[in-house]
Amino acid sequence: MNQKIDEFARKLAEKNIRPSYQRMKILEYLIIKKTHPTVDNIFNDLIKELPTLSKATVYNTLDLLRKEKLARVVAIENNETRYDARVSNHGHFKCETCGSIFDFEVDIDSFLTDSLKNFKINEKNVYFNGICPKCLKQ
Amino acid sequence: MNQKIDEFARKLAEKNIRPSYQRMKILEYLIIKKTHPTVDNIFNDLIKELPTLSKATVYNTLDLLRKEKLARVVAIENNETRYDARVSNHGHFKCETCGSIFDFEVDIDSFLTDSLKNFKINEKNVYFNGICPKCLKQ
DNA sequence: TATAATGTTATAATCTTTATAAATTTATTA
DNA sequence: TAATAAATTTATAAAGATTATAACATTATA
Repeated sequence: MNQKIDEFARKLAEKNIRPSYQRMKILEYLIIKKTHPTVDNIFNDLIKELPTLSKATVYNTLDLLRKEKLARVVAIENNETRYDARVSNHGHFKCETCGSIFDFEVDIDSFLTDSLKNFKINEKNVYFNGICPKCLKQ
Repeated sequence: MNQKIDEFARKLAEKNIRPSYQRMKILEYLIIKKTHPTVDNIFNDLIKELPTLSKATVYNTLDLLRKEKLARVVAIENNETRYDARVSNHGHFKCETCGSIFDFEVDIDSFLTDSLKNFKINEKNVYFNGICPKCLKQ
């Protein structure tokens, strides 16, 4: 267990982020759970373990993780920001019925985007919406 | 000019949306301008012509257009919702420097998404971020 | 024309995010 | 180790976007 804590501390230290307990817990939450949580999800779950946790800390930490590329924003919802610790290229599917978000493989770099040849591309996101298999059955 | 107004009225009527003056002006704005405007952009420009326009009407109308597929949401920003009357498949590029949004061609249907074969896909969005050619020069 | 249905407006309420300053914790130095 | 400085967290206020509500206006129908 302490080895895992050390793992999160190391990830933070590599990016020159001081590994405070709050930061380790937030990073752990993102890595262990793969639910693409909102700020509220993270806050409401972690407050049980960290009773003095402030929502501002969650916002600050997530922004720090994003800047250092330890997490990415999932903007599939425009009314709430979700976060994902899996930073490699993949797409996100949102079920309109149950609200779950699924990862899917997609070779984003294979897209032919001739019209962007003079643009500097920093980030690529692919978002699909629809109904997931479980909800389709019901 | 009246022919154009009739064009917007017809588009609305086709979807069984009563063509009020506000709705026609909002649809016209989206179709004529191709700037992927925010609710604020639309409201602040149209208030000049329609002094009694309410922001609630802009929200209501955009939601109606979206539901009837006369417009789509551009959720590339998660802090503000943009709208686009071009509903055919294409990608959106956002310049991090000047904030402009560019359309680009991308054959979204050619993506291999085996892992989604049991999903019902209703909408596909491709969002890129980076720096546009104009800002790169400066 | 009278009535009902629909659409618009103004305002309040809600929700998410950011800003600010005080309090706490951690690091540094004497 | 104690004192000081720096960084982090917290609580709260403020800002910005969106939704809800009810009154008012317009359009359609009888």
